[in-house]
Amino acid sequence: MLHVLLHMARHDQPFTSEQIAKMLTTNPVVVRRTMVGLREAGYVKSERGRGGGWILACDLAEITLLDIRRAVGGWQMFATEDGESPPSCAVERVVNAALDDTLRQAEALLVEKLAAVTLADLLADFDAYCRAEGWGIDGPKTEQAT
Amino acid sequence: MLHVLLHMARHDQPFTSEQIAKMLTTNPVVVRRTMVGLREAGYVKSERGRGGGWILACDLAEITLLDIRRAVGGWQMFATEDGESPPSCAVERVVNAALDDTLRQAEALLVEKLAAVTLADLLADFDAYCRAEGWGIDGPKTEQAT
DNA sequence: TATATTGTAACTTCAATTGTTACATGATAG
DNA sequence: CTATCATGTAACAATTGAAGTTACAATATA
Repeated sequence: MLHVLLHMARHDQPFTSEQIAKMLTTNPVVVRRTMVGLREAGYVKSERGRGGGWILACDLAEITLLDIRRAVGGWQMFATEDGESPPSCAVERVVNAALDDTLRQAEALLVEKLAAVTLADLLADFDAYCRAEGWGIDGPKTEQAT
Repeated sequence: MLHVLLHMARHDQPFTSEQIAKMLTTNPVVVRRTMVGLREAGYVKSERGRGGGWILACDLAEITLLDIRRAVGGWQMFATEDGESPPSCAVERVVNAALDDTLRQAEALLVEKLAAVTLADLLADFDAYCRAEGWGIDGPKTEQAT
């Protein structure tokens, strides 16, 4: 999806779900399902009918990797059995407490790192990469941008 | 499995796969499958026949949470598409590079944290917990240790 | 020899994800 | 107004990976 958003930043016409599906080698319905999260978060907009499709709805500088992860779902990295009944075994309680503590720290770091990178940063990386290689968005000559 | 190993530390007879399965509310074959990794790493030994079962094969102070994670499998926390064909799209290459970097840092921290906790530490926690509550390994009075 | 145990292969089940089909809704061109 | 192209979404099928199950061989002990 990152992939798609960056392409959208360099494309002033809407992308249809079908075009996006081709980029990701999947199918249009799956694309639409995934994009719902991004739309609800206000990162993209969709237009129906002829000439419709998906366009960016905000500045890439305002979207971080963490935002994308949350919008797309599945951002809970470690299932620490939240909401389950407290274990009756004292050993289990001790083990859970120790693991929770460790995993929370790791998750906190990851969240921090993901929140520190905006899509605008990635786009800047991409531009630098292209300049260094003398490429356009479609690659040097024969390569396909997907 | 942590659960099981700590119980084993306080139990000088072998545990059968069936007993362990009951603790974990699963079944004996699944237990054996999982224990294979621990046995290959040298943390436990198994004995066949009457009176057989599983016993610890090393000092809990020499096993870290990281070791367990590796031995039990699935310690790769983030699938960064390793070993796949390099993406032909330049956007994708840039995105992958940025993500890899971020995820590697998070993984490194997690590894460090997991490697810092030995099972002996957990057992010590458990003992402290028991002393504080006046419990034996089976809980205060009526509770079942599983 | 009978019994209790691990070792392991083969199969089934289950849940989650992904893909597919079908059709309704809406926008625009002619 | 109608044909066409797009999203929106529900319902269903296919795929996948993990977990559970069954069956039986191998081994150790009473």
